[in-house]
Amino acid sequence: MELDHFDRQLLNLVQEDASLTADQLSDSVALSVSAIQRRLKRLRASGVIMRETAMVDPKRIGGSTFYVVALQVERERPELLTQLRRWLTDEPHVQQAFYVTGEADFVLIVTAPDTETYDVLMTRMVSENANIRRFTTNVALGLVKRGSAIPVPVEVS
Amino acid sequence: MELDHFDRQLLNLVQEDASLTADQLSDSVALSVSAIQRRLKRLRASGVIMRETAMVDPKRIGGSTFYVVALQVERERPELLTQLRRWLTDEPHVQQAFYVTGEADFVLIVTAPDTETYDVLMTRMVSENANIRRFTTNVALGLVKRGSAIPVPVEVS
DNA sequence: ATTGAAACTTCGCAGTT
DNA sequence: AACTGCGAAGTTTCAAT
Repeated sequence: MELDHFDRQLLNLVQEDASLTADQLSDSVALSVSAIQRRLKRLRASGVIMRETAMVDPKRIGGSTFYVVALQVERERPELLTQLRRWLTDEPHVQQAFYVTGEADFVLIVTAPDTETYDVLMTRMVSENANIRRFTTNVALGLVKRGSAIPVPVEVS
Repeated sequence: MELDHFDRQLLNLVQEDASLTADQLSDSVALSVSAIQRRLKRLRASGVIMRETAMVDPKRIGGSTFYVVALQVERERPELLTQLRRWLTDEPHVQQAFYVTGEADFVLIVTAPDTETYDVLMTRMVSENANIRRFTTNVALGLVKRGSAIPVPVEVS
């Protein structure tokens, strides 16, 4: 599926604010309202837009803290790796999980309301996944920026 | 502002899917459609829901890669720190930035379409911020999970 | 791209706790 | 007093021309 200039513009906009109406978007996108609606619908249906999510303020819901976790696993057993992946995916406190190069195998972004909850969670992770060798935790003292937008180049053409 | 049982339920739901209509939400939340609307509106206005964003598939927009960057800065100059914070916030390729404990001072999640773009970006970061001491990069070979939801405990009663 | 129909949201009012 | 639920009015979206 090809994305043209307009699609790219729309993607950049809705990544910042998905609640913009087609009418509002038409202020920035030189396209009729219905054309915008059709494109958005297509982008959603085709999976370019995977989903739309609300971002809540962690301070307002009982002060959730973020933890950056670097995880090392035993590489020898691929079937355990698949299991770990599923565990990470299924665990709501794991917000993001990247499989990375370098010393660590995975980097996780974890949220928990307090250190104790975090501790219990990590203990459970280790006990439920036999292939975890070690992990190191960095507590986020501050959130400088939080987003999920990927800049989409808008061709100059 | 106090969040009751219903608010918490709503928050968990819209963090997964912000496009759910009040009508659809009323299937899970034992509240009338208008009551749900009112609460969502209030949650947005009061800043508990900070914003709603579309998440796009990186593979579909020219294969964006994720990079996990651990950043060390000179701690001696607070005014440069403020500047760095702003730089990170303003740079679209920086998706997330955490100020953390541990060896690194910041952990960044960066996206770029290719290594070269990433390289140029990091070079620019260093040249435009005098207090960067060093940084290490972990390339994300795989995205196991990607989300921004924070689990909101729903009181038992 | 325009139009009309359907769906969703907003707002006012009355009734409850 | 604050919040629910209902219904009418106003927007937004959808589909067909």
